[in-house]
Amino acid sequence: MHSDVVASRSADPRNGSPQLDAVSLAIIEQLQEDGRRPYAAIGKAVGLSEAAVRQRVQKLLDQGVMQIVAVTDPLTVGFRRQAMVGINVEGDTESVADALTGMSEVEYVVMTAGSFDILAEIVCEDDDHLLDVINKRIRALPGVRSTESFVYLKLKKQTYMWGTR
Amino acid sequence: MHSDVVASRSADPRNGSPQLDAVSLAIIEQLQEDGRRPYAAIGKAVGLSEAAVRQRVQKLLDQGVMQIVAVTDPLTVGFRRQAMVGINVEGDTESVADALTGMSEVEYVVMTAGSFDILAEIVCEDDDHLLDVINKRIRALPGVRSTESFVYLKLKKQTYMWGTR
DNA sequence: CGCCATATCTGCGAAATCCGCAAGCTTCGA
DNA sequence: TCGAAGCTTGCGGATTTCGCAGATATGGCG
Repeated sequence: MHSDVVASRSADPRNGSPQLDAVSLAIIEQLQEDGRRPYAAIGKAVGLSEAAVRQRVQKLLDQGVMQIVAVTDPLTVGFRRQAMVGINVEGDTESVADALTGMSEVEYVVMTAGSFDILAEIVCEDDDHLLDVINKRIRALPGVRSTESFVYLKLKKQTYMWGTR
Repeated sequence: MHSDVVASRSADPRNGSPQLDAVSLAIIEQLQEDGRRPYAAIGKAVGLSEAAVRQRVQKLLDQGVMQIVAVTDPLTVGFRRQAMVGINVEGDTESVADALTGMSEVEYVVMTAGSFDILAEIVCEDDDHLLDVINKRIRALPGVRSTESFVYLKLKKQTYMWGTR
C-alpha cells in the first residue's frame, strides 16, 4: 500500500554501509525532525507498525548508523572556544586522522580533497587551551606538515534535516 | 538546591543568550548521552523532580538553546556529496552568512577569524548539484569575493559530548 | 515593610507510551 | 522444500509522559 519509492542507492560497496531501504530513511527523517517522537507516530508516518519501528530504530542505533542526541551551540551555551583546523599531511593521512579522533577536544574529523587533507573541529575551555591543543598536540603529530586555524566567531546555522526538503 | 556556580558567561550581549545555570547544563549533558533518556532518570541524575526536568527541557527546546535530533553521517547513509566551503567576503559578512543560512543545501554556517570569513558545510545530491550550488548560487551572492571547496572523502569522527569528559 | 506578579518546583492521578513476547504470515534464498 | 529474516497483530504490565493544583521563592514597587 505504499513504498514504491526509489529505495536502494548504495553507491558505496565497501565501507560496510548497511544498506538502508526507503523505510529506514523515512524513519531517520522523522527522528531528525524530533528525536523524541513516539514509535507509533513514526509508524503511522512511514507505514509500519509500532513494533516494527521499534525494532528498526534499535537496530539503527546498535549499528551506529544514527544516534539520537541533544545538540547545542557551545558558544551560545556560554563557554568554550571553538575552531576549525585545516591540516596538511605528508605520508599516511588516515593515521593522522585517527590520532585526532582520539583527542577529546576534537569533535569532528573529516578527510577532504582540496588544499587541506583533513578538517578538524575542536572545542576548548579557553584561548590557552585552544593554543595548547593546536600547537602542542596537533602540530606534534607525526606526518603533520602544516595547519591553519579558523576561530569561530559566531555560529549562524546548524541543522540535521538532510533528506527532508 | 542553589547555584553559586559560575553560570552566566554571556560574552554576547545581544543574541539574548538565555543564561544557563549548572542544572540546565547537567540536563543537556544527560541528553547528549541519550536524547531519549526519560525525564525521571534525568531528574534523579541532576537532583530535580520529573516535572521540573520536563519544564526545563521544554523551555530549552522552545528557546532554541538545544534540539533533540537523530544525527547520521550522510556519506555512510549512502547518498549525497558533502563539502566544506571557505568564503571570503568584501563588505557585510553577516548578510552573506544570512543568505547562506537560507539555502536548504547548507547545513552549517559559521563566521570565523582567519583566512576565511565564513565556513559553510553543504550537502548535495550529486556532483552536478554540488557544482551548481557552489558556482551558481554561492559565488553569485553579492559581496562574495572568493571561495575554496573541500569535498568530503570520509567522515572520521562526529560527537556531541562537550561538557562530558 | 507588605503585597502582588512571575517563575520554579513538587506531588499527584490519568492517559499515553514503551517494552517484551508469542503466534501467524510472507518473502527470499540455500 | 526447508529455514532464516522480517513484518504484523495482539496483549498485558511497567514505565513515562502530561496536565494541573498547591507550595515556595524571588523581585519589583508603593
